[in-house]
Amino acid sequence: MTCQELYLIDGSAYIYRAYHAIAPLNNSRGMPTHAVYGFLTILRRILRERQPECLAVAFDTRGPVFRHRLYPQYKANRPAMPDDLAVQLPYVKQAVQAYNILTLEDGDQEADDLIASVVERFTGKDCRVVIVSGDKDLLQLVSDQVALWDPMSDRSMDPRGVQEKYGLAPEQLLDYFALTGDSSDNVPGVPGVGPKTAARLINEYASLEGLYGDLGAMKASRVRENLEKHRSEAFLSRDLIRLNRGVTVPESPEAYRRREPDPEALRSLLVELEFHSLLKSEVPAGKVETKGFSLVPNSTELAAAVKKLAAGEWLVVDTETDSLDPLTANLVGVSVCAGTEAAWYLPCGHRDEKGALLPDQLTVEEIAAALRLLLEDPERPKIGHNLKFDWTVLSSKRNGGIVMAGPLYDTMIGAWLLDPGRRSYKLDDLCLDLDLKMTSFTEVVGGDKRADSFSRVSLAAARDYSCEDVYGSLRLFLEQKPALEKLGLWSLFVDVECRLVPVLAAMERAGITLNTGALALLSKEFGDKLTELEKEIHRLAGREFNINSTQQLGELLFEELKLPRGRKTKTGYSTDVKVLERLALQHELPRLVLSYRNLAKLKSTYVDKLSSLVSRESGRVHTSFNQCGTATGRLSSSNPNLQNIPIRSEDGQRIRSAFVAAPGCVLLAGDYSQIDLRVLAHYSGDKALLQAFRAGEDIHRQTAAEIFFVSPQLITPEMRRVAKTINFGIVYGMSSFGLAEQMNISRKEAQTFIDRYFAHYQGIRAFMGEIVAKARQDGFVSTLLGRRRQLLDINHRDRTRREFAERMAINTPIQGTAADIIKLAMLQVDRELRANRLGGRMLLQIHDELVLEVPEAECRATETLLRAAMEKVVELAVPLVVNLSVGESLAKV
DNA sequence: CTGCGATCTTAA
DNA sequence: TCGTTAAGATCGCAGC
Repeated sequence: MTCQELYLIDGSAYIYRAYHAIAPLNNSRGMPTHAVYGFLTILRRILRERQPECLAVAFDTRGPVFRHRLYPQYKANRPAMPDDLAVQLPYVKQAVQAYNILTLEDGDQEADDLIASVVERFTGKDCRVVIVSGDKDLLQLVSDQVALWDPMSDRSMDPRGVQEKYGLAPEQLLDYFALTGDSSDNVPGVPGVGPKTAARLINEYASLEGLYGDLGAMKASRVRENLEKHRSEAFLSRDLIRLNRGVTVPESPEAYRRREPDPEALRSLLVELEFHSLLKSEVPAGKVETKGFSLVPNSTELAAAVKKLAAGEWLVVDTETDSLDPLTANLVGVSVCAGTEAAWYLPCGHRDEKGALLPDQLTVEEIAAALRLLLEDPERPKIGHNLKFDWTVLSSKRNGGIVMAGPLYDTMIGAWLLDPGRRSYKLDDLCLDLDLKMTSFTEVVGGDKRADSFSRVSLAAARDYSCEDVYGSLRLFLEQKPALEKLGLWSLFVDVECRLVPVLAAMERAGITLNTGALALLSKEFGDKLTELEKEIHRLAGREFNINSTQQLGELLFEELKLPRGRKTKTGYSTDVKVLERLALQHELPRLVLSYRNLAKLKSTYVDKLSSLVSRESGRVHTSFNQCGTATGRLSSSNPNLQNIPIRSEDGQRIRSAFVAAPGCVLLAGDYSQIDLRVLAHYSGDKALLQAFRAGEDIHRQTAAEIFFVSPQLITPEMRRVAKTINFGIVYGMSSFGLAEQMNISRKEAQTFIDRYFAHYQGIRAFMGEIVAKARQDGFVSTLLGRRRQLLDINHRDRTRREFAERMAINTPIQGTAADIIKLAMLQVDRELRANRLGGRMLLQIHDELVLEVPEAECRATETLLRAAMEKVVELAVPLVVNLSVGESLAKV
């Protein structure tokens, strides 16, 4: 057995480079991990790009080596290894072992010596060696069979490369470096002899011996003087730089041969380091064992399964449908389990290509009858992933009309509370962290892109796929429960977030009526105006171009029309509102572009999109409220987003007018007045802010009085506007730069306002300092109900990243607490509407506002209820104040 | 054709 | 470098 190509990796060098090249990163227990991450990135790259047949990684020893005995000052100029790097070393070595790669280490040698010794063993044996390093000391090993490759710069060195770079053969480099020395290793060399001189000397005299043998003949010069004076340093330097080729290293090529990684070792390491993406790509997760999964083809077996399920402590459920829209979806099957040993799939809607039902299935009625008692049992907890979907599907009359009750444990929400910054909360992705590889939906439907593709999946495949989901969800739950309890998140999870699931499901189902006739008129009107604007803009430009393209617009404005350019963006000129508004003062075209953009946005995003989303069945639009869409705890809304319907402009109001109450009803809106600032008052305990809210003052007017030094009666609308901007900016951690930018004032003026603001609200400044300090210590911030958000960058050495995390530390507790409060209010409103048998229902939540649709006759009663529920839901250091409004459309509320 | 980043705008 | 949290339209490029 031979080895044709051997890769020798200079491990220690790449640990250092990774440490310095990569931004600090910690796992959730605060252990620094970035050097390991960077090292693994490089290692994986070597494995992927070069696919080495044989390889080894060499590490330095941490103690002194033989060179220190030769020369105590060797590497004495090196600062000690930083602590946050030292703790990562064992993990790097563990990783190399997990990859089953040979590790070379020796208590008295450096990595370079080990590499040199392996090279010595294997050259002349028909083996090509590639040394993976960026260190020039290793160039002395380069030969016809030995190359040096640095994957970071992707540069290779062979003897020709050495010749080009140094003008010398690789064998001569040792003597060359003996003269130049190496400042990074504190190797002295000969003073006054730099690269140029050294190369000339070695070329002329071939070696140190040659040089010193002939020194007497050299004509007198500063160089000669130095050479004479530092003779011993020159030879010492050579001894220091010369790599030791005699270390004992494994001789058999077999020891170096690449083997498959050890998946268990790699997995536990990557889990500990929390390298989730690597975990996914490097460790083939185990397939879920499917032997406990059964199909339930008839009512006899259904009864048997239900009996077993009923004995369980909880019920895990997942529905399969023919649509992603739960409001219109038909049930295709249901999977259920009560433990990790067994799961059942209850098929009811699988069809062949012609649309005929397959045999050996249940009917929807049979499933509903069998599961109703379990699912509606208020004592039996239900576990599932994204239960809002299943809740909505099952509650449809067409699917049995089951109203799931009892404590809900939604593992999507659990995962979100544990890590609200995660990108994906998909079941498959979460399960990968548990080493569970799920069959993907695409796999199971075999590329069928039709919306109802699942109904054509075979029963056996559907069984495995669907049972996997309940199994995976249960496994997740079993992991999450202790974690949530440990972090004090359990009550928030069960009593708030999961209880909100049916409330949100009901809001989505309710939808809101749109006056489509009015929207059609608006569409026509906006369309006509856009056509006119487009013509006029092209006329002014002197040519046609795509107004929607910022790139083309930038070229026109700043290159052809030579208008003064403002900010730059990554890819060109900025053409945003601020820039165009400034240009509008001196040119007609940018002004028209602003109008064009405005109308185009309203037309495409709101008027046309909304009309297309009106349900045929209900005549209303049904948004989706995403419960896991934000890192702060807010909800988000999509398809359509009903949380950003225009409100400020007149055209925006016209769009709002199209959102109307059902016949016989009115829309009732309750919005929290200044909830963010009230939360800030509560947390900061700032005397002035507390006083202002307790006295029921207009906070922006009050603030204006303080920063302009005038009495509140004399505040002009303009002054109030300035104060309002500052009040909002404070909550976001805005700087003088940001304020100046926003308000078109100088930075100095902005700073004056901020200084006066903090002089008056001293408690706010103190609060901001404290919350950032606490975040630095804990690595996370939390809200009133204990919701947490990790801030990994809070101690980052890159200022931009650190300051961004600091602003999150200030904003998240405020925004998140406001979200906590309105969620509690929603639960309260929902409970009380039921308890009082009122016909009103919640339709929308817009962060600090709830919109209800209420029968006209119940308006007054519901107003009272809504105000009380929202204002009394928590007690803060300042009163919560709710403004109510009633109208037939969203424009009026 | 699809996916993705960048830019811009809407809301709280 | 400089203001938090979202969703969505559109452009334009990269990769299939």
